[in-house]
Amino acid sequence: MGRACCEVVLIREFRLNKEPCPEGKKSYHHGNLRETLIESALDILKEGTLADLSLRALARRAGVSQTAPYRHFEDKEALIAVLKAEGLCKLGEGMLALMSTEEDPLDRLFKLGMSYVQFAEVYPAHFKVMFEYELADYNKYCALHDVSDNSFRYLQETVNECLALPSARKLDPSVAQFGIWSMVHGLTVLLMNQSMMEHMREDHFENFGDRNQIAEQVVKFFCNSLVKT
Amino acid sequence: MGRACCEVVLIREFRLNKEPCPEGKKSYHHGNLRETLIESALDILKEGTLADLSLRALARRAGVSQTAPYRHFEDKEALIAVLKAEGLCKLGEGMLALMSTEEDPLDRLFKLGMSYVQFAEVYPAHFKVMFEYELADYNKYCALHDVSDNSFRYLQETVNECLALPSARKLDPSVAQFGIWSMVHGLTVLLMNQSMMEHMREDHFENFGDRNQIAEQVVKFFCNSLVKT
DNA sequence: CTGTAATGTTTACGCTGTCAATATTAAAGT
DNA sequence: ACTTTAATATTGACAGCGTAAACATTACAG
Repeated sequence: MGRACCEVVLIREFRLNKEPCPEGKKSYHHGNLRETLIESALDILKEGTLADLSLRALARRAGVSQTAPYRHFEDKEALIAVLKAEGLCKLGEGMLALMSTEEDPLDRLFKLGMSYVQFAEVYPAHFKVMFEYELADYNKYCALHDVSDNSFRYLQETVNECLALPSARKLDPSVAQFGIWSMVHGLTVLLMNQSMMEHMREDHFENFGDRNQIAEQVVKFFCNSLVKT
Repeated sequence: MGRACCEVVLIREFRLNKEPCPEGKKSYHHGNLRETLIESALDILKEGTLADLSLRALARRAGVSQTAPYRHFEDKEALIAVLKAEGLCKLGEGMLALMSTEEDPLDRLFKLGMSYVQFAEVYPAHFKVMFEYELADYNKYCALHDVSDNSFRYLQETVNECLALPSARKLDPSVAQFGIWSMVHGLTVLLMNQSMMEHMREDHFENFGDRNQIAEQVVKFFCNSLVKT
């Protein structure tokens, strides 16, 4: 069935006017508003929450009128969709890079899982927008599905390779794929929840190391559970 | 260090005036506004998103002025905190009920995991508010931590019992606890993401059964990975 | 050099959270 | 029973938000 689908432009095209007008001589046109807005949005999200992100605030930062952003994004969600897409791309690229480095599928699966966790640490703004902002009309941006498919497919392929190993357990591939994905996703979400992690460290896991250490152990454990020890 | 801490009143006290004023004779006082607001909030969230939830909308539903809610909640977040607390309580209660039913810790762990997934299905409104709404000042409602501790502790205890089994693998308890928790949480979050699940079912998991079936298999798989087969 | 498309501004509307001042009522004290 | 007080609700206001319509400025293509 043909879903209504509008392309999400991902490529950041930096336009002319790269050097700011000298001596505060403001030109009527900003010159690079679209990318400036995106960058500001990421800046805000880096330390703030989704509630802090408003088009008007972005416009203010860019020194531009409050409706100027509408020349570049149909509405707020369109901006969000671009951020989501950019994040999904980065995640996918990171995973793709790993696909060719590691021969052993188990090692590769481990690295793929860890790249998910690390993505959230390196791009916290993208991460927040990807998993905390629910788009009202997802079908409007179904390009997002295509991009997110990539990441999942790498994980899927690698799980399948693991299950093809002589030492593999007898497992329904779908269950293993979805299970590993769930684990990695849940792990990342929990690790990124700062207030909860602080509390956990105090009351339950006093001997916990840093995020990366925990993540490594958890991911390794679950990856290994695909095969007989 | 003494954190500023304000109690979250969880108990829903239904006041007088239970029967609505007959014949549209509106009394100045609503009679049970606090609970009505909470109930409306849950109603809205059941089918809508967090963006659809506004104090003014709740007031409108209750047939009351827009500032009336402020007699019962300090601000919007205070209402949200109550919903969160209520959800955490229900989750904890469900888990507690399971703690005494199952002798075998592995079976119990499975049931605990499933109860997490099922909680999200039975109380989708609570679930949304619990895991999609980030409180600005978490420390203001640190009663929430206490409630959420309960659920985690049941899981923690049961994992420990599993690891004490003769058939148990040699595992760092913290890693196993956090890992199982991550898996269950991630699984639930993914399963509840409707648009994503639809897409998954089309493109990757054509042969997937219903949510519960998937969940059962995934949870069982990971629980069993705590012990040698 | 001129016309058109791209980009930005002004103004305005209805929605939101929340404050201050005021009104009504239920409950408690005499 | 009457008065005081605390609980509860109202009106009106303010600033911030997303966004639509009408208009202004500029870049670029012919």
